[in-house]
Order: sequence, then structure tokens, then C-alpha cells
Amino acid sequence: MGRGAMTKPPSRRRRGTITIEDVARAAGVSAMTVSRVVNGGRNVRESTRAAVLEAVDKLNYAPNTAARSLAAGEATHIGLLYANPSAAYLSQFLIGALEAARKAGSHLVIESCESENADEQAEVTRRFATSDVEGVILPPPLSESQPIMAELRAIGIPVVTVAMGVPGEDDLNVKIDDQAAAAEMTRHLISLGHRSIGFIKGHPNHIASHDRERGFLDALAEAGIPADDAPIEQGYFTYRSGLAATERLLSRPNPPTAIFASNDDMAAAAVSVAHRRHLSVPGDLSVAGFDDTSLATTIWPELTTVKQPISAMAEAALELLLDDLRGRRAGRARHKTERVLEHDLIIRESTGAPTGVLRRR
Amino acid sequence: MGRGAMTKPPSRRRRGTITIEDVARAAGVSAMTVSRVVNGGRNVRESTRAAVLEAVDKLNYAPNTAARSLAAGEATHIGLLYANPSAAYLSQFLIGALEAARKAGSHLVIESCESENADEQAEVTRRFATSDVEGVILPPPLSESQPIMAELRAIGIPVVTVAMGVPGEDDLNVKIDDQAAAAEMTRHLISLGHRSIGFIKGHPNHIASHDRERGFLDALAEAGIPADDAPIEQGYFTYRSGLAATERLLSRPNPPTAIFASNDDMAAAAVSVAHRRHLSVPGDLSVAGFDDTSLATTIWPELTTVKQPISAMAEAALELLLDDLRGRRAGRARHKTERVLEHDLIIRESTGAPTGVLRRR
DNA sequence: GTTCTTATTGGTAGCGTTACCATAGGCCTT
DNA sequence: AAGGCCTATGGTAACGCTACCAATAAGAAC
Repeated sequence: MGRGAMTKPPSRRRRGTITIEDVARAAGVSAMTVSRVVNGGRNVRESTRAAVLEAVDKLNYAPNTAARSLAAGEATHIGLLYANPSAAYLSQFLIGALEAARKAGSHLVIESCESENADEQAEVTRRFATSDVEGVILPPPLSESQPIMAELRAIGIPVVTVAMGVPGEDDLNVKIDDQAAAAEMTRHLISLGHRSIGFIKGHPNHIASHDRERGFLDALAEAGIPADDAPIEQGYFTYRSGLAATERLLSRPNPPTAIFASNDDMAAAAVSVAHRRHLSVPGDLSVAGFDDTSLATTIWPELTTVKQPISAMAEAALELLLDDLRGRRAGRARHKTERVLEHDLIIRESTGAPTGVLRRR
Repeated sequence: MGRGAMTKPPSRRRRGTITIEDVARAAGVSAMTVSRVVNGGRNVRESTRAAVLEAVDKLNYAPNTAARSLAAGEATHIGLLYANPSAAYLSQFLIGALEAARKAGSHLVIESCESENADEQAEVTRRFATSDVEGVILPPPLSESQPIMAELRAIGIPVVTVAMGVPGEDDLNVKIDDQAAAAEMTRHLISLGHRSIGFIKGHPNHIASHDRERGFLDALAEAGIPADDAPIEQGYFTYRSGLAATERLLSRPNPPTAIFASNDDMAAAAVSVAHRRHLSVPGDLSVAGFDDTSLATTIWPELTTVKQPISAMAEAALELLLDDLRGRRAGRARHKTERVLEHDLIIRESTGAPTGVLRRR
């Protein structure tokens, strides 16, 4: 190498990007140290860390994810297998997952699996998991699919489920507390003055359905409302099943003044039936949903409902998964397996105090 | 370098990935040649190309996108600015965009811009575009926002709009033929025997609204149905506006036997009003929508509607954009600017022959 | 036949980052 | 006080690919 202290000629392709080298120079340390700081590495003196962080901040440095995943041999492709949840759920979920994936420099590989048939599900899963994804995210309702989980476990690929009621001992899972949320919503209805509250259950195959029902019953018990004869009807999370369940509830000799449906689709159906019967909502009938899908604000009146932090759940799921992947690569044992995020009660126009005069058609 | 023909010791981090080197060795050429073949490069002899492709196939080689974008200095971050389209639209759109981004090895940076205020839109756009995205995708309704387009043009960042009615001369755009689609749907209703067809217009700010109306009128004219007194009401793409428009249509002295709404939300509203008036759908009233959002199959009866290939449009948009970006980098002029994709007529249960006996409540 | 193009191919040098190892102090032990 | 063991840091060599240029072969022109 010549003698020159001549500055290295600007590399041909370089496009004014700020690299880790620039930061290192500015902070008076080596690139390695910067890397360690940026990646939350241990074994860095506090003063050094501060200097580096300052340089990062001043130069507005952002690591190049391509270089990072290339060098680290990181997981680059994470699979996301979905099956027809509500579109609103999916888009929210994708936004969150995407954000997390971008931060981590990995790519999301999306695949849908609409079949309900166990063999077909296994088949799709196998093809998907053995393609080139290093981990799989399973949002509901697939998170409850036995065949898929079995297949994934057999392949030995890490999985994180979302909104899975009772995950296996050692499975990665992200959820909200469905039971507590349902109880809160029920308390809201009770606080408005409702004493006869109809409940439309979700699909019996989903653990969340049972959690929500339990929350509902808990709140009734709390308020001293006898639960034995509470008007409860079976639904299946579909609009149509909500239509039928609501008809049954409102045709009872002593129809409820409020209906709490286990999801927004069924709540929307309840509103529709009420209107067909010329009952005003919430004047004659209060209706509450669950999920805060876009449907909740599409219809009129807008639905009171429970909002899950869907995007945040997706982010959390991806982080959990990537963490696990890193752990595996480093030979570490799994350390965190479940995260429970906070939900929100969204009070809109579909719930109100009962008028006391219940008109019947 | 020693003398050995000893195979290079397996690199420490290597995880059994198949690299371009492996393919090169298998095909008996250099890595460069493989790269050229894989990237559709010119100047490769046909026999060589065949050999390489065979090796690629045999080894099941897939290029490492991280390495690729690192080496090529390719666009890695593409912005996607959206504003509250239907959730179904967004999720479909994201799926398509995601797939295209993954193939290209770039990341999608998603941002929402809900404000309707011009200054705020410009502000959000500026912050977004100057962060670190190299191109922006604008799905509807933002594709029609003047402030955003102006800002983006000022910054000089390439943009591709989706479903923009009349794009500027030199703008990148992807769309379907709204006019033709609306005409087809109208012909479908006419072929069922409807002669008095109500039309609910979309938001007047959207060019697509006018295209759809024009298509509707075209089809009427074709069938010799006088368009002057066709029952047409203004709507704004919202469920609520659909409720009102339908009320007006059905309250006319001579109510139509079919309603064609400019989108699914308004069509769903039409169904709801019909039910409230105890009209059966499609027995007493046929209803058709536009977009094939999930709402179309959520409600009952399921909606006859026009399906846009949303995912494909997103893919096309991203490809157009990346192509343009590559062109710019190579100093080439823009060559392709618009793509029109095919739509589909989806016939479901909400349309049928008129019964002839129109009951009125 | 000789020189000039043009089509095809290969070699080399990075792209920006991290894994792995080496090194130099500082703090305990004994 | 000498050896041993952490702790903080740096150097170097990849990661897998493509841009750039050099080299060669094959025609074309004279």
C-alpha cells in the first residue's frame, strides 16, 4: 500500500450513505464497537456507549438492513400463513408485521390457507414451511389449527401463534386477555342500567370464544345477576350466524335490552335484525361487539366494541419469533414464550341506557 | 495461497445455502455469467443460458436478496402512503405489494395519512418522502390528492398512482377500466330483465366515480333505455350516504327494480334499507356493488359486484416503480407509464330477475 | 492477411455489516 | 508481586452478489 494519507477515493457506487464507519470515525472508536452499541451488546463502557450514541444521533445513522442480514446470516424470510380472518384484521396485522419485519431487515412471505380439511392444511403448511421461511407466524383462526401446528412441529420450524387461547407449554404466543375484556364490556352494559343482557357466543372451536363467555358470566356474577337463565345463544363468528342468534334472542318471551356479540360481524347482524324489527339502536336495544374491525365504523350506528392492538400484536409476534431464532442460532434455550398485550374498550353509539319501554313488533 | 486443490473449508457461518458460486460451478461458467442469466441480462449465448438455467433448476437456487441489494445498491425502501381505504382493499393491496417487494428484495414502508387538510397532507408527505424511501406508491383515495402529488413532485421522488382516473402525462399509473366494468354490470342487470335501474354515484372528487357513471349511462343507451330520467342519486362511497340515497330511490313514485351502487359499502346499505322496508333481495330489489370487498360476502345475501385484481394491481405498481427507479439510475428515460389490468364481474345472490310485482311498504 | 468491431466471458473489488479471534489493560486471587 | 481471569476494544475476514473493466473469441471490413 502506498504511503498516502490521501483520503480514500469515493467508492464508485456510493450514494452518500452514512455507514457504520462514518459513525466510528466520528465517535473515535472502531466499527465493531459501534456495531455492539447499536445492537445492544454488552461489554461496552458507559462513556463509550454514550459517545457512539451521540455520533449516531448527530449523523442520523441508520444501519443498512441488507448488509446486516447478509453479514449476520440472519433470518431473512418469515412466513405468515393466514386464513380469511376479517380483512380489517388482516390489514392491521400486516401493517404491524411489516413494520417489525422492516426494522429487522427480514421479509414477510405471505400465504393463505383457506381449506378446512386437515390433510390439505398439512399439505399447504408443508410446502410453505419447507420452502425457504425460517419461522412462521400464525394469526387466528389458524393459530388454533391442530393439523397445522402438528405439521410445523414435525418440521421443527419455530412458530409464534397469535390470540391462541391455550398454547402448549413451550410455544410462542401473543394474545390479549379476552376474558377480562369481555367482563369489562359486560360491566359497561350493566353500568348503563341493563339487567337482561343477551350474549352471542363465538365459534366453539376457538378458545377465545370460551374466554369471552367466561368474562361475560364473571361480570354478571359480580353484579349479582343470575347467570343461569341469562339469554345466551350460539353463534359462529359469521354475520349469518349472528342474524339467526339475534332472531332467537329477540323472539324470547322476555327479550334482552342489550346484546353483546362475541365479534363485530355478529354485532352488525344484530343491528340489522333490530332495524328490520323497527327497534332503534341503542334506544330499544344496545349492541356491543368485539374486535373493532372496520365494520364497526362502517355501519350505523357505529359499534361499541373491544379493540385489540392488532398491529402491536403482530409486531410483538415477529419480535418474539426473531428473538427465538437468534436464540436457537446461538444455542440458547427459549426464554420468553408468551406476551399479553393491553386491549381497549371503545364506546360508540350502539350502546346506551335502556328506555324501559320495550316495544315489540 | 497454498497448493491444495483441497476444497475450501466450509465457512464458519455458512448454513448450507446454495450460492451463485455453486451454480456457476455446476454449469461450468463464472459467477458473473450466472448473475447475468438470472437477471435477464443480454449478451449471453443461448447454450450458456440454457446450461445455467438447468443448473439453477437442479440446485434449486434462489438468489439472496440481501446480498443482491447490498451489491447493487438497489432501492431497498419503497414507501406506501395510504388513507383509510376499505380494510379489505388495503389488505389485498398489501399482500400484492408485499409479494412484489419480496421478489425484488426491497422493503415496504407503510404510513397512513388520514388528514383531509391539504397542508397536513403535504407535511406528512414531506416527512415521509424525505425519510429514506426511494419511491412512493399511492393507492386510492390518496392517488387523487393534489397536495400530495404536488409535494412528491417537488421533492422529485418517483411515484406510482393506483386507480387514478386521469394521471398526468408522464406519471406512473395502474388502473382498471372503470367505465367498461360499470357498463358490463349494467348490461348484466338489463339482461336479467330490469328496465328501471337506480344508480348511486360515488364521491364526486374521485374520477372513478364519473367513469362508473359514464359506463352505466353507456349501457343504458346501448339498450335503448332513456337515460334522462334514470333514477340517479348522489352518494359518497360511505355506508351512510348509501342509506340515504337508497331511501330517496325507493321513495320515488316509480321505484327502480334494481340498484347499482358505485361501491360495496353503499350496496350493503341498499340491502339494509330494502330489508328494513321488507323488500326481499333479489326478489323485490336487485342490488349490485363495485369492488368486491369482504363486505360483499359478509352480508346476506352476498353481493353481485365488480372485482378489481387488487393484489395484481399492487404488484404491477411496484414493478412499474422499481423499473423506473432502475431506469433513472441508469440514466434512461421513462418508457412505460400506465398499465390497465383486467377486472371481473362477480355474480352472486343479490341480483336476479325482477318479479314484476313490486310490493311497496 | 491484418486490423477493427462486437459478442461473450471472466477476474477483481467492493457493497455495509457482523462473527471470530486477538490484544491490552484492570482487578482479583494466593 | 506474579499469575490468572475477566472486560473492553480493535483487526480481519467473510456474507453472496453485482459493477466495472479486462480479456478473449469470433466476425467484419479493408
